[in-house]
This record gives sequence, structure tokens and C-alpha cells, in this order.
Amino acid sequence: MTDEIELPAEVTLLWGLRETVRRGRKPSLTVADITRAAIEVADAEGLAAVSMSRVAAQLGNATMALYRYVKSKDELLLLMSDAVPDGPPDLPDDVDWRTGLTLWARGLLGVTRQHPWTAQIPISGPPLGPNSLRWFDCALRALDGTDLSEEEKVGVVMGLLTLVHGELRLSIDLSRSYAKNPQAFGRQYGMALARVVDAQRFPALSKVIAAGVFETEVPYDEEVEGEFEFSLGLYLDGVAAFIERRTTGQG
Amino acid sequence: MTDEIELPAEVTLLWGLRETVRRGRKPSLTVADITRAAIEVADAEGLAAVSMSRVAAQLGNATMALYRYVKSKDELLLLMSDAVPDGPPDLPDDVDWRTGLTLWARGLLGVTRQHPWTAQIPISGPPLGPNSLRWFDCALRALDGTDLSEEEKVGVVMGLLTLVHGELRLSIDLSRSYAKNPQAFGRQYGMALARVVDAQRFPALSKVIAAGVFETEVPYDEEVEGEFEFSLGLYLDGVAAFIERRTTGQG
DNA sequence: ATGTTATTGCGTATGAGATACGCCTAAAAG
DNA sequence: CTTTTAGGCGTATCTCATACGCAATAACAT
Repeated sequence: MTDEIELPAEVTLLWGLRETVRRGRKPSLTVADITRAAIEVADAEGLAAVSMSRVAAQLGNATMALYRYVKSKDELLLLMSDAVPDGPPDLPDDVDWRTGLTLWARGLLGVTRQHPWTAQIPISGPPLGPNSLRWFDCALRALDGTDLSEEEKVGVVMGLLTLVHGELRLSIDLSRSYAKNPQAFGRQYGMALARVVDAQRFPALSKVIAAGVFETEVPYDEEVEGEFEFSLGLYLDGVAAFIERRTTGQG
Repeated sequence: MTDEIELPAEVTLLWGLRETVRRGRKPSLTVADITRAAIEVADAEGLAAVSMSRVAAQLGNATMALYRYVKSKDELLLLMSDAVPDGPPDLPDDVDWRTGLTLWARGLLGVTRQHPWTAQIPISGPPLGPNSLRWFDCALRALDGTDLSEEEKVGVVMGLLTLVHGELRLSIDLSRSYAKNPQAFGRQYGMALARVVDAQRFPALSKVIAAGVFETEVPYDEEVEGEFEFSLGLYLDGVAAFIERRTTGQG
């Protein structure tokens, strides 16, 4: 089979199809080793600390050794982002779609909470790695019992993925800056706003500020969590309405 | 007034409150000039091309001159991300919330389409700049006629912002990689998936592939646009249901 | 006027990081 | 045991962000 020839570079990388090992010196590393080391560094010191030399050091190798396994740092990042979401939750076969998607979304949220840097990696293409696709499949399976067309299922899942991703990115970026400077949130934030926002130019915002919405002393994490559940709920309500329409409309 | 002393650095920067100009050499630049130049560079050559020296060159100054106006590149990025979304759309006073939010979301989408790099700038804190707050205010105003509490309005808007942001980031990252390598999408993508995905391990995904969902020849932009409208619609349906509940439940 | 002082403009230097190139070594094939 | 092929990695280059310090300049004080 000369099939592999046509497969894009990303795919062969992500699925470990770059085995041409015949003769020559034996490799002392594997792509998986490198990926694991990079993830260790990112977990411990943040994505910014992931440099080729730092990762190499983690493995006890020289910087340039890595380039025998990975064409560029971008490839490494791609590997990292597929390697991290280890596996989607196991949904019981008979869950209703809403419970399924909720578990799925929470699972994704949880995974990313443990490796916050994933949200910072720029997405370089449609999902192609084994883990990403497993997650994708899992969400689609949750919609199996519904009357949606395959295309509509994809749409729903993409929207949800987008929402979760956006939420993650936002909340992670925010908690990073929160960690640096907690006073910038909560009361302090409200006060700074109040100083700068006038009722003429920002009528609606002023009302919100006046209502004290920004002066909560709720721990930040809980607030984010609440936000997430809230918008997830809204989105799923929308999905419910859509499914309803589909079902009664053409069932 | 010694008020300003307490204002965080970001705020004084974004609102142009760093005027201490008394004696000494006259500044030949302004923060606004620098921001504008940086945006020109980003528009023309992408965010990656925005380096301090490139921006300085754009202005005909030396690299280090910029540091008199901006503490770091991060500050410059912050300025850029507030400066770009020029102003929110003018919503008629009597629009219903759904139309208002739809216009708002489309407006935000449009602005970002013209400056795709905005989605790549890491968010470093809650919205504080004049333009960001104007947009925030605009969305809140759209919800003015509803029975939601101020806090709920904020929740709805944050969720929507998250969705739009996530959508943008996704679609922009994707179209970047699409531009580089169009074959990786559409038919080619479907084929690569088909090669690698087996029905045992990816039951739901296989069905989707079999249904030919990934083999459309729809121009990519339209597809993204459609995706966006679809998930926006879902989310707003959710909001509608929520408002409904609030209104009948406690009205 | 003239020196004083606060500020800006910017050259130079440092250190980090990605990555091309090519030499050397080791393993497999003949 | 020689040839072939692939991995390990030192060295070198280029790009950046940014610290530091000196020189130019404009308001102010005398």
C-alpha cells in the first residue's frame, strides 16, 4: 500500500505513522516521550516555559536532538494539544442527549482545568488527532438518539465545542491575570470602573455597576464555574428547542 | 484630587490618563500613534509581524523610543485589542433584545473579520478599555427591556461574548490554516479521516463521515458563517427560554 | 540669559529562543 | 568488514524583548 504517501504530515505525526525505522542508529527517544516531557514542563511552569531547549533538558538530551522527531515547535504543540485530553468520559449507552452533552462539556472543562495551557495553543486546523476525534465521537454519540441529521449533530457539537473552548480560554486567561493581581477583580474592578464610566456614555453599564454586580466577594473560581454552567445551560436550552422543532416539525 | 494614584496601570494607559507632560523634551509620538501603527502592521502582515522594532520602523522611529510610551509589548497588545473594535453598532432604542443581540454579535464578528489577529491576543483581564466597555454597554442595553436582573444580564452577555469569541478564534485559526493549505479541508479532510477512523472505535463519527458531511464543496467562509449563525441561534433560543421562565415565573 | 532639571530619543548590549547545517557515531545490510 | 543510513548534537545565525545610560531638549528658576 502506498496509501500513506498521500496522508498529510499532521496525520502521520499524530497517529504515529512515521515509522521508517530500518537501519542506522537506534532512536533514543520517541515522539511520545517528547510530548510527555513537554506536557510536564507546561504543567509545571506554563506554556511559556516550553522551549525546545527546556524540553530537551527535561529529557536529558540536547536541544537539536528533538528535531529528529518533530519538524518544528508547532508540531510539538500540536502533539501536546492532542495528547492532553486523555479520553472522553464513558457515557452510558442510554443517557439522554442533554445529560450526555453536559457530562461531556464538564469533562472537557475538567481536563483543561488540569492543563490550563491547552487553551493557549493556537488551533492549526480541524481536529485530526486520535484523542480529539475520540472526544468528537463521544459528543456525537450523545446525540445519537435524537432526530437530528448528521450534519445538524456536527453543528450542535461544533457550537458546544466553541462555547466550551471560548469559556476556557476566557476563564483561564482571566484566572492567570487574577493570580497575578487579585485586587484587579471584584471590588477593585468595580471601583476602577465606577471611576471611569459615566452614566451618559455608558447608561446600561452604569446601572449594572450601581446594582453592585461587580462587588461580589465570591471566590473567583466559583464565579467562573457558575458562569460556565449558566451559559452551558442556555446553549443546551437552545439545542433542546431545536430538537423539539425538528421532532415535531417533521417527525 | 489624588484619585489617579489608585487607578491600576492598565486603566491609566487605556484611557489616556498618563499625561504628566510638563517640562523636558517634547514627545514626538503619542500612544495613539503607536497603537495605530501596530494595528497597521498587524492588518497587513499578521500579529506575528508585530514586533517592537517593526512598529517603530512603521513610525520612522527607533525601537527603544516606543518604550517611553508603553512599558512592554504586552501593554501594546492591550492597547491594540481595545482600539480595534471601533464602536458598537447603534441600536435603535426600541429594538427587542433578540434583534439587538443578533446585531451586536454580527457587528463584533464583522469587526473581528477585518482584524483577525485580535482573536489571537491573550486576554489579560476583565474589560477595562473604553471601546470594550462601550461594546459591553451596548449589549447590556439590548437587554434593557427584559425582566432579567442586572446580574443575569451580565451573565447572558458574558456567555454570548464567550461564544462569539470562541467562534472567532476557532474560525480565524482555521481560516489561517485553510489559507495555507486549502486541500486539508473539505474533501481531503474527509478522506484523511476516513483512512484513520474505524467504525469500532469511532462509531458516531464514522456515521457522520459516511453521510458525507465532510465532503461539501461549500466555500469555506460561507460554511463558517453558517456555523456561526447556527450556534448564535441556539444560544439565543436558550436565552429566550430563560427570559420566558423569568417573566412568567416571577412576573 | 543661564544654569537646573525633568523628559524624551535612541545606540548599544544582553540574553533567550527557533532552527539550519554539517560532522560524528552507531546500527544494519551486503 | 565495508558501506549505507539514520540519529545525536555542537556551532552558528537571526530575530526579539528589553535593561541601561548618555545625549538632546524644553520648561523653570534665578
